[in-house]
Amino acid sequence: MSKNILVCVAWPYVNSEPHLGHIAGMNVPADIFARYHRMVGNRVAMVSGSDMHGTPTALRAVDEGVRPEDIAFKYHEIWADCMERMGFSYDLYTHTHTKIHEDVAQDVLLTLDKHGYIYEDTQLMPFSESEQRFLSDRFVEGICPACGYDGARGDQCDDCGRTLDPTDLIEIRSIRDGSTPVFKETTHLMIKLSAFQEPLEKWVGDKNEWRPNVRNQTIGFLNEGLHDRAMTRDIEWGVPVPKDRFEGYDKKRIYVWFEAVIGYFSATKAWAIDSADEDDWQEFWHKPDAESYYFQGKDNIPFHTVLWPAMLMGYGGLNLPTDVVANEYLNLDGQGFSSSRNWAVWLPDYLERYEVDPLRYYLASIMPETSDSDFTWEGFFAANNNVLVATLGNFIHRTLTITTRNFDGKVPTPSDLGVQDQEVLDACSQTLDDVAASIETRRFRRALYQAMELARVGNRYLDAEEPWQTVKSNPDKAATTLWTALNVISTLRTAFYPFIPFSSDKIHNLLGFDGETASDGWRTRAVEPEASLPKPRPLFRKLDPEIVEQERERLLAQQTGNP
RNA sequence: GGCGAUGUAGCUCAGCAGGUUAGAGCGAGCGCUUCAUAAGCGCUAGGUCACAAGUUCGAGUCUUGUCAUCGCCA
Repeated sequence: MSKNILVCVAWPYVNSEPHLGHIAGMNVPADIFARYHRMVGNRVAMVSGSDMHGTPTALRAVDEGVRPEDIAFKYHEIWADCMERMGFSYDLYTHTHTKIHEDVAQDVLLTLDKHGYIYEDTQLMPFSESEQRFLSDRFVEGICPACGYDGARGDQCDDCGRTLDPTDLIEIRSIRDGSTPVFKETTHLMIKLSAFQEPLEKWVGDKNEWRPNVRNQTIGFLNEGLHDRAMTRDIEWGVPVPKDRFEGYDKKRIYVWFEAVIGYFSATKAWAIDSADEDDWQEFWHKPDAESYYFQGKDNIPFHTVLWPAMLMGYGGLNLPTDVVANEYLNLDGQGFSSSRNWAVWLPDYLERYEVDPLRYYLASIMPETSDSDFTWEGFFAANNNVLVATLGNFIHRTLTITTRNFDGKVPTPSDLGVQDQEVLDACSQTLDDVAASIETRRFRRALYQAMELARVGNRYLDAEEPWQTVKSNPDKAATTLWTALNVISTLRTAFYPFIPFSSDKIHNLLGFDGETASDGWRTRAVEPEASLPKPRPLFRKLDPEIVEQERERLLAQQTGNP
């Protein structure tokens, strides 16, 4: 029976190009998950896009003296392009500066208000007299009261890591013109999160399949007690507060923490409008048995396990997350990725010089599922040459080469299967079952390993059966062996499709299949005796060992500031 | 400061309802093979399972404490 599965990927804020740290824990697993489910025959809507209104974007615009939208659109285009080139199979990759997102976000706010979850409150905020505007947390800096660091921001001190309030800062000043702000009262809309304490506790209570850190962190967050939270702020870049209902909010906007998550919902609606049936989004948001999965970084857990569910509960009638799949971080050569220090492998740069699938493979193999992991060029090189080429590519290539040379470029006709042949075919179906179970339970590294294990089984099988010998002494046996091995290749094509789809499509062609990998379903498509096979070509290219040193030097050269 | 996750062979990770000599892949050494992008297959070496105390006939596996790394919160 076909299920409806919503695949939600975190919305990156667009103040830089994407780098490998951005995609390793979110886009990569989400795409594996989505491709698998489509192949099984489930209906999938995979959505995300750029968070255009994030503070870092506004800050970068200040730095460069341009409008926030200039920055946002510039980097959105780059992100969207990279997502496509990486083969991330979004049904819609949009952004939050659209009419429909604004409409949906305002509708969510108005509906929460109608249901009694919104009220006004005043707070003291720094106000710039020179600019006649309030300055939000990140637009002020000063001396940290805890460590004395001069340059602490209004929300946090970068030096000691302490979370701050603008009122804590000593010698507070505007980062825009250095002037000293005064503190003035400002009115904001608050959301009554406290009202959702019990419903959330109840809801989280039986989420035993969530990863331990997601579940425990959520419970811990709830145990501290939910506090009402401001969901507007004094800034002019963002989604406006509905004028008809709230007065005096011309210079305020809906806070991004509240608005960006609504993107999951608005993007599904936008996707439905562009498709055949504009009400199709309801299949994913209203149907009680529809499932939704949110792929996140570990810094985002409470937003998706507490705040967003609270908003959904308050709105009413919408499905809550089935699971929030939060990954840890990817580091680069032992240090965290850093845009500001330019310590990063940037995706556009990578794509200019290397192919997609080796990266998808390597990132999946080191996916930070349980702890932070480390991208190294050495590891990338080894994964490509020692595993993709040597184990997977080689198995396929050696099988196809012996076959086409000895059987007139056609799939040989098997005779009776022996025990070994049958064992290998059994391993094929077992592999598909195992990989499926691992992906469904969101254990992607394990799934990838299980798929690769079948290539090892194939290599051992060939070594044991020696078809290059039996083809001379016992052609029928060789035919049976090779027919079996070709079916292993067909299985590999399927099992690897969620991870390295471009390569699976190549395998599909190498087997002379018509149609497409994706539409063949999650099964071993049997090879047809006597069907003709194209001339074999290696699936993956070996990399030159020198790239390890070259890339290392490249990284050091591009780096700014000290590590 | 509080909370959470993580800490197992050179590297990436399994293992944990507590139970024989702690496993896999990659890397290393040795051997076999030659169909294959000098790829494959087999064997071997390598670990006081972060540290300390405790529970138990028996603990990577449970308890407590300590340390380290990352994240969240104050």
